[in-house]
Amino acid sequence: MKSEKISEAVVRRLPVYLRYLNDLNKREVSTVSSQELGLKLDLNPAQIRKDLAYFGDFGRKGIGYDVSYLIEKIRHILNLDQQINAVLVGAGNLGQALSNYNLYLRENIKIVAVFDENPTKVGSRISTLTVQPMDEISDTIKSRNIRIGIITVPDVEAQNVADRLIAAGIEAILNFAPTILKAPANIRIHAADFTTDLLSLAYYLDNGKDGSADDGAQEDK
Amino acid sequence: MKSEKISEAVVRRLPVYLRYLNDLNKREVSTVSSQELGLKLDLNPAQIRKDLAYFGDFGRKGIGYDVSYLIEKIRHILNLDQQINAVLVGAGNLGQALSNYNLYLRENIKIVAVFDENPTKVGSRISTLTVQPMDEISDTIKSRNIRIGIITVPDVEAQNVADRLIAAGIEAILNFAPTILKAPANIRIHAADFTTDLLSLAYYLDNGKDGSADDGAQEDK
DNA sequence: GCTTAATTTATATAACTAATTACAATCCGG
DNA sequence: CCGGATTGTAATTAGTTATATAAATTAAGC
Repeated sequence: MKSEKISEAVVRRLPVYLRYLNDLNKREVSTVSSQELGLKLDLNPAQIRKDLAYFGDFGRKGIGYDVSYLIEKIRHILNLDQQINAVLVGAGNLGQALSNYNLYLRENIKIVAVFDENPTKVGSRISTLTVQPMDEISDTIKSRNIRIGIITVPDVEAQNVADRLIAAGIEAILNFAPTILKAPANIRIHAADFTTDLLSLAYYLDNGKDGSADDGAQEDK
Repeated sequence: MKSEKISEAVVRRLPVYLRYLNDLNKREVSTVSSQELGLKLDLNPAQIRKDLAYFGDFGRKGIGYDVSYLIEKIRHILNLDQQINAVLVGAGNLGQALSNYNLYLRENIKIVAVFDENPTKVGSRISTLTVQPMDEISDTIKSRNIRIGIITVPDVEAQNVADRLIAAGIEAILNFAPTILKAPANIRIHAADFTTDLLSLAYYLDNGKDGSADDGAQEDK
């Protein structure tokens, strides 16, 4: 085990490993090699080994990794061996979609409260939760030990919501609004804006405007 | 202007620039410096200059960048000076949320068709579109010149849907399902799975275990 | 029981990619 | 035509991924 600083790139891959490992576990596969992981996850096996080696020697030479043991270790690294409570702000379409995903989440992150500014939405039910008014946000975050905020409000309100979440003591934010949030350095913010993804995708459409004009090779699987 | 290969990191920032520039434009600001952009977007000004310089000399020394001109240029780089048609597969909660966002999208990417496997959903309306059955997918993609596919189906169906989109001639896919899609190298795939974002966020929660003062002691024999 | 071959991890090193710093070149207003 | 502002880019630093290899493990042959 080393004590270097762990890069973001590594941390972003851990949930991907975890997801596939859970899959293997459900299929009662007990051991897996970095090579197989690499094949399934489109990653270089050496990179996977190196990622895991940052946190300890989890594998056995000649054998590979024990699936259950590795799941346990990654869950621990990601703080998922305890329940992490999250709050969702913005009960629009996207907010509803995320709340419903809640139920499918095998991992220990739970959306335990939903807030919306709109009085007509307050009191309505989303999945198993009741939409609360914004002025309860601080009390709820404190009393229910909520550590992650998920923002699904329109962009103009996002910063204001973030400020309130931070003031109430939230530690991290997942921001779906197309806005760069300002926050103190100790607050972790991840942008999850899909319009950015979608627009950058358009860059890669081939308009015959460069050398790679027409490579028709197209086949199923 | 150079002709180096443009890195993904650069391409992902272009939509971010574009978004803020559109904002400035609406507020009738005509000129902006890399420093101001950097401040607002939390990026190093030199990085912004370098990003833009890959594509041409868009700025003027001593002055900055002309907002309208830069918008036009970035839109051209991202292929957004033409309408790009997209298709959405999976009319669940998330699919509905994205379809509705459609209307807010200032840029030229439009979701022009929605598909779902479930017969009870086929025929229903989502935003301005009518949900179509899966067996029409290939014809629709071809006849309506659809170039981008958005996948919002459950993970077990995602690869199958991707295969059908690719067979129908789609060029790029935005995948919301928590699965690594396999596809030929000429198909561009972006993962937009927010469970990965959410789980990696948990890593950064502080459990007072900083310094990683963790077990890990391994015995020798 | 011993040896050899086939795997597979862990890690050192190298190669590559990306971000930051530093600064000369340029531009405009006065 | 001087001074402050700002770009474009070279040089540097930082970060990430890939390659190469030694060490460990099992299994098979004899």
